[in-house]
Amino acid sequence: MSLADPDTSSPAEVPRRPRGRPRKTADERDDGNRRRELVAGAARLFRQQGFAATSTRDIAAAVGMRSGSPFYHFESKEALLGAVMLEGMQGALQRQQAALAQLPAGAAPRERLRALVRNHFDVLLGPDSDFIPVMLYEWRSVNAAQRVEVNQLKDRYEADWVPELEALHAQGQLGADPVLARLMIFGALNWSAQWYVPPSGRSARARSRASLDELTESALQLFLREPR
Amino acid sequence: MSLADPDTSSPAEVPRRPRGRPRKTADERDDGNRRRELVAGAARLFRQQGFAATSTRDIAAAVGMRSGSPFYHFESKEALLGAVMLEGMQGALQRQQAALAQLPAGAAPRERLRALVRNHFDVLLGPDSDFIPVMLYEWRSVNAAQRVEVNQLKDRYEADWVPELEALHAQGQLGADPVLARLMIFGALNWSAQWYVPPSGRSARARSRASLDELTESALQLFLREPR
DNA sequence: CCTACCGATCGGTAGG
DNA sequence: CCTACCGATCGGTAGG
Repeated sequence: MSLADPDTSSPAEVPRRPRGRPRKTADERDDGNRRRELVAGAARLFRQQGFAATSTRDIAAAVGMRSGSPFYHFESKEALLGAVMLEGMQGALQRQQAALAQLPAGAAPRERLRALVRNHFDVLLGPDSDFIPVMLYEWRSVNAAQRVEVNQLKDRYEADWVPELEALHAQGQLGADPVLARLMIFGALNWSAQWYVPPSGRSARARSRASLDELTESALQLFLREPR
Repeated sequence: MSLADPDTSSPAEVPRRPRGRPRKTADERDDGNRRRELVAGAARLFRQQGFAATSTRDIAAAVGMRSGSPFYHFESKEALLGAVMLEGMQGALQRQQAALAQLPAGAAPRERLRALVRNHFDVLLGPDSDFIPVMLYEWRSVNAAQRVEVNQLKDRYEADWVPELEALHAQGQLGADPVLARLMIFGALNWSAQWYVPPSGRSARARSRASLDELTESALQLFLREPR
């Protein structure tokens, strides 16, 4: 997973004991910031234009680099796409687990599902929400190795939904088989990336949040029946 | 909408009265077949690889043409994409209206919605089902003029769903606001193009049909509550 | 990270 | 519909 070693010290010779302040390694340098900027810029452009229609020159320009420079940070355009998806899923999973951890101990399955849906809307439509839509809509362009890696995170993300859906089904609040229900519910939510436009006007942030809350309530009303 | 005139008769001169059997015009010749092959081949490749990742050479090769020949039938790659979407929506709308016309006169909203959902699964997942997924997932690549044209058909397609959803909402069978419900239901159904794999084995056709029936039932169970 | 560059591919066209 | 072709763009690299 690590990048090719960008250490600029003298070429292979008899190894000398380094003197003075040690050179920073790739992880210590602020290269990470430029790398992050590249991933974020790529995510935005991949979402707007699609992976194949976005050139590495576009991405370089978006972060103020020259055309060849992204290849100092990533070995290929495909690797950049993989990084967008991987970082996107890492963030989404972290936020989901934080949202679940914040719930009271004995929260009912319906409340837990509400938290999962609300977080998913935030992941799809909130601030910095380019990563997951890119993952959803550019899946065919990512190579097999990265697909496996991202899939592991996706499996963990979806696994958190299963017990809640099963409990709701057992309680009669969910009318369909939980496996198919999960697929269709994710479809309904994921599709919102295609049509949702955040409300404009002053205090856009507050309104937008309110509106994702409203979306969440509507989704629950659609999918769930009254408790028996 | 018609193509540039491919008539191969003598160049502009004093018009002579044609003798013998009249030359066929573009609409009469079987050029339409080649055009149709191009659109179908483009639909398949656009779905598999995406619009931007598919070259016009790929499409030409898929129908046994040389690289320049698609441009005899379509003035640009974009126009080919537009044709895929337009023909896809025309077919989907026709099939939907046929499905509705086949229902008994006094069919309940629930039965009418079932027919709409079943037809939509067929449009998305049945035979010759590349066109609509391309429309759904390559929308950003089509130009403004064709977007308007396709949107008119899409509006008519979706308009058929509205009275049924409103009636079901009024009856308490649909728990959410019909406008948002329509968006989410279409999302749930459209997403199936991403995960559905038709059942294999002998008599694949019969099994596949049965399975789309099952999907339809599950969708209705998920979205609708018991009638009051 | 920039400069300068390469080979490959692409959409599209002229002329028949 | 094919042949032969063009200019533009693209992903990627060597060398510093």
